[in-house]
Amino acid sequence: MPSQPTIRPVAVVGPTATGKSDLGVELAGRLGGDVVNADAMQLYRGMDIGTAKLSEAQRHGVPHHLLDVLDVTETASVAAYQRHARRVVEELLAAGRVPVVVGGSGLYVSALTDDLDFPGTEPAIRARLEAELAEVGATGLHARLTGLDPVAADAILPGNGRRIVRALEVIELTGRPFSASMPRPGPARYGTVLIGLDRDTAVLDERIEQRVATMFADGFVDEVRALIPLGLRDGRTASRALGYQQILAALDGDGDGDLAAAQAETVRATRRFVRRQRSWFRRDARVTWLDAARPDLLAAVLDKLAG
RNA sequence: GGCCAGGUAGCUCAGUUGGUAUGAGCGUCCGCCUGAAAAGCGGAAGGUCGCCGGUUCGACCCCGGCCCUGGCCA
Repeated sequence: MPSQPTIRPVAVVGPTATGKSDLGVELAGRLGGDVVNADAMQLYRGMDIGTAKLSEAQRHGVPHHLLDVLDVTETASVAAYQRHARRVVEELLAAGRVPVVVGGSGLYVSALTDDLDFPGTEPAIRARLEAELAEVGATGLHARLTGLDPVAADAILPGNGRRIVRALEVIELTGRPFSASMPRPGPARYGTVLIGLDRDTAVLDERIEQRVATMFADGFVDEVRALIPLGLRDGRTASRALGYQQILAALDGDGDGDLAAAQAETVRATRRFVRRQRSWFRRDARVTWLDAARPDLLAAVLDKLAG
């Protein structure tokens, strides 16, 4: 009697607008699996158009997890994502279904796949440090970090207030130094196979421009307007999402000129984001990169999974 | 055809009262990233200053001519 083959999760990663979501659905359909979202902004309820969330119809009956789990006022958190996503993946594996992780939030994928332990957080400490940051400035706080944890201070640039605050918070909370560097990636948790999807830069930039234009034509601005009464402006994370941020700023002023500018700025910001996503993912040697434009894409991925 | 304004980084423009362009924003390229990550932070490359000639020890800057762009007038 042949032994049951071990189920390995697949993670489809890479820059935005390459076609990860569609490939995820196809893969899940083929493999008998569910999609597990690894996109920080698709976590939010009501943020659909601007995050290019797949519609119910586009999901073709494939169950999707970790979509629409946060209110726009809630602050996203990698640690919370890690707990939730690992639980979902483990449940799927136990049920004999293939987890198909799809998303471009590098740190989130890493939290799922790598042995990252997030020390706790303490709102009071955090708030106090942030107040100090506002007062002394990043360089001032950095000097203090140098005294407490020279290794972390060396790895964190003096201008990066946010990371300095977190480092000080962790030190205060745990009494231990803060690991300021990502661990060298070992074998991916659960034996996850990492597939990177990318496209020629000129083509991708063009796709982004068109996709953003379509979003605006499809009511992106109305979506943002509808989210404002729900607290979008107060959402620490959600209000910073690509496009949402730009539209919120435009709605502060008045006139369509502002919205046209917001659209153009969204395109630029998204392209910048793509560069950052690449620089995150491309250093991960475990990723098998495939050109999303190749006609035999699905076959190529299945081939990789078989081998 | 005449008058005016302008031609400086890939784009939009500062600037130099003549002494090797402090250039800026955007764009481009590269890197970092442990409870906000569609966030946050850093680094680099790019210019024979429209062309030709003159004045000068020295011209992107002054003078002459030419070309191009925009506007006004014929």
